[in-house]
Amino acid sequence: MPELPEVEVTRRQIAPLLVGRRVARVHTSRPSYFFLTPPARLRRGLEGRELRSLERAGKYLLAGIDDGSRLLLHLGMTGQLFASGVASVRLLAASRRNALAPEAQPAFRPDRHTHLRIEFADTGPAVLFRDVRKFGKVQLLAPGERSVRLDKLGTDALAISGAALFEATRGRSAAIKTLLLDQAIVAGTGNIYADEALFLAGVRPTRPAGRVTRAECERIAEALRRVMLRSIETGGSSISDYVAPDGADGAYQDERHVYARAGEPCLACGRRIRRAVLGQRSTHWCPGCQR
DNA sequence: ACCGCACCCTGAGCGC
DNA sequence: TGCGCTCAGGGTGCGG
Repeated sequence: MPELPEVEVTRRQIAPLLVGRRVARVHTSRPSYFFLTPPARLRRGLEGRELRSLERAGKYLLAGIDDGSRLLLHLGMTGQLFASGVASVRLLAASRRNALAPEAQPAFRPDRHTHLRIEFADTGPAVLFRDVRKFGKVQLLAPGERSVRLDKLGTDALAISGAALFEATRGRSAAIKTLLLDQAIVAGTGNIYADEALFLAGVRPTRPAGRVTRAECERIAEALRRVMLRSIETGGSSISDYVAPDGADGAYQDERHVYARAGEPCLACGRRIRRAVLGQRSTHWCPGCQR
């Protein structure tokens, strides 16, 4: 679900709810591969500690803790990180949503998909992590402990240069889109923004990466930065699950050119947007605008 | 090293 | 109503 823009919007909103606050109690769901650190150890490591910072690396969030340890979070496909007391229909199952009056926004109550709840020593709101599919991750890194996941990340998508992208794609036969999704090359890119950036750059996602020119790599790098900065401005994309920590929807889905628009006319040339599956991921492009 | 694919999990929405 | 199918902003790990 969340790509760089959604993770960055989440970071900006959730940081004031974490930084400078002391953890009183941590509640978790049952052990599962969602917890890279077992829940019991996670609770012991967090309770009584003060959170000092919150940074983003690719699609990861990393909270600094006063004893030098760090809390690593990943939202996976359906992860939602938000403050207790917020209201959003996106936090409810569709069956419950549909039973509500259109404008009803009941305050969230922890459910079976709420895997982490952090309560603080002050009277302010708790922070909750909900994740239906459990592709998200929580890990407590001991002081000085390295994370193989973070170590593997390539250049952040907001900072990638055309030259670096050109270099990384030489000799590669895989589709250019597949390489944009490789977090070791461009950290933070996901399915929506890869498709959108390739549309803006005029490059077909299926093109073998090694045959993308230097000028096109420049355009792709610029387009990635542009779509992601614009999405951050609009609060991210809320297509099915994504909700900001304050319960608000993003609006970038209204500015999509190709993603999830298969069969609809291209906004630039009118040709029908095409869809194919590439590396198990749904891929969208305009046959007129992208070569 | 690289590439494509199976898999992890839960739910929504569709056709029948 | 229910069944079976496909699809979904994620990443890892395997065999070829």
